[in-house]
Amino acid sequence: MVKRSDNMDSSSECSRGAHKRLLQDSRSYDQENAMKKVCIGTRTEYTYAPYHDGYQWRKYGQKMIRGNSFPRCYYRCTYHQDHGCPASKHVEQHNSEDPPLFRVIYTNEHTCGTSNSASDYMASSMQIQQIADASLRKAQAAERLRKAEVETPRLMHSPPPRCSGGYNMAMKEEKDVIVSSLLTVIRGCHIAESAGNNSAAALPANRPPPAVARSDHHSCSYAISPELLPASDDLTLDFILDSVLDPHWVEPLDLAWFKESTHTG
DNA sequence: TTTATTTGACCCAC
DNA sequence: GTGGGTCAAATAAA
Repeated sequence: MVKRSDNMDSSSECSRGAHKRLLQDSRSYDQENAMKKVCIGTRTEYTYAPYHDGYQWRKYGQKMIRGNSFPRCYYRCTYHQDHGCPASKHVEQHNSEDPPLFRVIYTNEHTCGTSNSASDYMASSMQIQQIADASLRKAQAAERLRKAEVETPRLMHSPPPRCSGGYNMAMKEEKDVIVSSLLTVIRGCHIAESAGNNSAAALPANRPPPAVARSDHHSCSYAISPELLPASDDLTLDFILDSVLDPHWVEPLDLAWFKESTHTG
């Protein structure tokens, strides 16, 4: 048996300590972000697709965490042994919605160099597909709710459904998720596309480049999983599709199905 | 047969 | 003592 301390460098020890503190203290997202800034090599992401991030992972453990309804799964880079890649991640379900949101804690950067833009595209595409499926289901459920509300005779004694407020909330959440996902994926495409041209200008000024574009593995990096961004109230899905999902972005990711289904659905 | 996953036990920090 | 992280044998899947 290899003693754990043999495989731990100082940064991972730091990360471990950070995780413990992170979990023992308040679990607010802001505090986790604050921790990310302090502790190098660790980052936390919230995603609907924790298992497709462009890298290959091997599960080495699973554990129920106190105060959490869902188990935490422990993954290490598949090339941990072959290439000594120190990257690892913990995945835990964050809520029980459909689809469930996952919290993914990444520790250490990959040194195996097995990720490529193609797999990132695939990861992004799958991620969007999952989110879109969920959005579709959500929208359909809301639509059914609305139809039931219209069709149900008012003389019936059933209580009124949680109608317009809940429906609007659902639409708002849906927009937030779609906007966040698309922006995140588009950033990923843009970065991957411009990587060969040595173009850091493609990135938003206030964000560091993603993991695939960085050589500095000691710095915190951002992968292409979505962060939840608030969509403006007057933003419609048609706006998103017409202005953002132009062929320049849709074709490389083969997202025509998404554009189609959203337009026709 | 090889590779991946599961799961109980162990280690260690707090 | 408790809880999170990891190990490694057992098991399942390809």
